[in-house]
Amino acid sequence: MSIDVGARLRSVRTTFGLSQRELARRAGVTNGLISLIEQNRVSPSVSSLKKVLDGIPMPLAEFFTLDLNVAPQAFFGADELVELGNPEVSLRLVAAQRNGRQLTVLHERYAAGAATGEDMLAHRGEEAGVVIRGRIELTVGGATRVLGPGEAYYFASQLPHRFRNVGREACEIISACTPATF
Amino acid sequence: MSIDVGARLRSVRTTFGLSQRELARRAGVTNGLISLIEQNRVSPSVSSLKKVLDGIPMPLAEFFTLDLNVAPQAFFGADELVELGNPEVSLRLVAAQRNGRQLTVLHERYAAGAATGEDMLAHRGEEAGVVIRGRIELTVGGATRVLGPGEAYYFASQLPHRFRNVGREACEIISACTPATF
DNA sequence: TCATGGTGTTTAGGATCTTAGACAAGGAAG
DNA sequence: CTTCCTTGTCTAAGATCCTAAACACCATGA
Repeated sequence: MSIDVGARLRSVRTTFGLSQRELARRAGVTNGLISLIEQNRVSPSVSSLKKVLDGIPMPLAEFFTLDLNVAPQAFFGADELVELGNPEVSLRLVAAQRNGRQLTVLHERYAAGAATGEDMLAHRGEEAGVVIRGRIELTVGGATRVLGPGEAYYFASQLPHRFRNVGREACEIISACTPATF
Repeated sequence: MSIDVGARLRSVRTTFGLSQRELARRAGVTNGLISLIEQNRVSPSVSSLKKVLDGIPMPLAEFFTLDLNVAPQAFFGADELVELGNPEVSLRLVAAQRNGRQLTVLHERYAAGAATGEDMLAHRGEEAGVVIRGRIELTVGGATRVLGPGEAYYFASQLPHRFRNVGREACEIISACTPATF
């Protein structure tokens, strides 16, 4: 069976929340090609595979390094969470490896006054979370609400959304999103 | 220009002292294909490239990880030499990375009575070295000689050769070979 | 000088990859 | 129910890869 490029590509693509057509557009190839590669109906040339991975983006070396059926790490110490964000909005990822994961959990922390940005976010997938400290203003679609400790949210990510800490203290949230687009 | 698979392959192949035909034979492809790939006249399919690398052998991930024009490490501490051999014949490599190196230097150590094997060795390339401790019996082609500290050797590796420590103490040699076949 | 055996390169043609476009299935909105 | 948009799949035709065989070159040796 020799390396199963197809499964690797499908895993990576879905992990990044891309459709075959969207990835094809970014990569400058056709969606049909991606379909064929993922079914192992063809063995792509290195140049094609590179074009496809550039659309992710992911280097060839990392692609071939991926271990698909790795025994997944089940427990993570506080210092094993990967820090992603900035001083204003800190995102600490639970399982940062770019494996075939569909679900990512984050420990988010918003400084007083911090927000996810000026514009609304919108992408594929779903998001949900629980506020554990402070107060956060969440706008989803046309609705806005301020959530406090113990309160929670869930929405489809294609709805325009935005988080903003309107309180005076930092706000912490434990959240999950799927697929792993962040 | 996008990754230059050709230069990588040529570098790896020559580093391992293989001709295009010999690698092709091991890989189950034609020598012409290897020539075309090395000239970047084609971008091989992943399956072909995998077959070729299996003939080295080298995994795909390592192949794409190779950094061709890496700023080379110039200095190596004693603990940075990679140990390769067995208790009888110890080989400590100076620059173990499988990069585009044509030359490899080793610190060899033969225990009393140890030898490179029952049979004579014969492969492409050249070898040379200097004995720094003990005494070693070296056979090259039809000639045999015992070398002591300060004495040295040089020969083409295609000549059948064999090292044997005929003394009572361990023998150490600093040697070089090119290409990096060992 | 000619033969032999090694190297890497080239080329025509068959095999495979890649594209463009059509197809079917599923949801969402009217 | 349509209509529209999304998804992934499939298929013929064109582009590219890959093979088999020949080629040119350089050694070594009779």
